[in-house]
Amino acid sequence: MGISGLLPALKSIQVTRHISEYSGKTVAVDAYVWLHRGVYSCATELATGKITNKYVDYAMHRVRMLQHHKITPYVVFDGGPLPAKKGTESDRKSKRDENLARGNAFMAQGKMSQARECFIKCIDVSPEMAYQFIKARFFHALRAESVPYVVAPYEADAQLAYLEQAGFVDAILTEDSDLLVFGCQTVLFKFDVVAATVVSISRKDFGSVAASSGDANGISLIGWSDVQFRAMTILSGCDYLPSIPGIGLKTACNLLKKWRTADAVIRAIGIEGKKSVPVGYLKQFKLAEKCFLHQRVYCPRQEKLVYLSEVGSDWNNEFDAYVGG
DNA sequence: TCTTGGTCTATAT
DNA sequence: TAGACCAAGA
Repeated sequence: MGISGLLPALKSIQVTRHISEYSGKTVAVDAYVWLHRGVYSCATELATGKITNKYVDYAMHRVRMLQHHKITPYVVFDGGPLPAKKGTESDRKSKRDENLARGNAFMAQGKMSQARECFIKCIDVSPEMAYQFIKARFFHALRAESVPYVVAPYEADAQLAYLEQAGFVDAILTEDSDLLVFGCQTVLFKFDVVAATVVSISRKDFGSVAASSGDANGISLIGWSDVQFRAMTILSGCDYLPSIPGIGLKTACNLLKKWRTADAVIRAIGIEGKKSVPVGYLKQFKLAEKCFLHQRVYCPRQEKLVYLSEVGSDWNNEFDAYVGG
């Protein structure tokens, strides 16, 4: 899901670049989108248990594309769901099962195109499939071409952020605006294989994001710290915490300008009384912050799990239970 | 003016 | 599925 409206709000610092501009660099790749798009090409085969490797071809085509331009890809896969998000997994599973059953019913009637529609909906890139994906084909293909890869203990986002922060890679290729919240410096969106371009957003440009009259989606980030930027995105609603109803990106931005800190903003909304602050919202907010800052990731150098950023003295077991053990 | 929820569309065969 | 885009309502 990412942060709704964040990319349009950062329009003024988006730069379309030819990927050859990253020649000589190492780029971390979020495998999720490639997997998702790849399975479209063979949804029927996958759902009915046929063996296929078309989705590997799809991803490897992109890997080779990067290599062709002398870019070293570092492929990152999702691991298990973060404890913070567990709730949504089971109802997704039941929806998948439902679509699988409907697809099979259509197929029994010979209605292949309608069956395919259902199969597309039931295909999800589950950790099992990602695992199968690596093991069956992609793994060998990457190994054969000495392409580094890593499976995140939890979310790929945090792992991607760690790889950049720790100096393993120079940039991150993804479709998820959350990477900016995780503190990444150079994030590349909208990889276009035909034009061989990406849309780059650099953190160093945040300071020049100013609300201009011509841009209805604009926000101003002049003089903002990472703490404030992160607070704005969490307040506007993120994967870990829905927003207080009625608070979007703009309102969060304006309130933070006025009150400086998230604590003060949440207090002010409560005192004003026009919007109802859910019980425990401040606490949930703090936990969401922890997920963005200290989620568990794998360090390829130390070969063990580490925190995305080191935790402070206020850390406790409850936080650990939230960001992964 | 901003949020929210709806619809549309690309994905690739 | 998820982002882009649009219209309605607060």
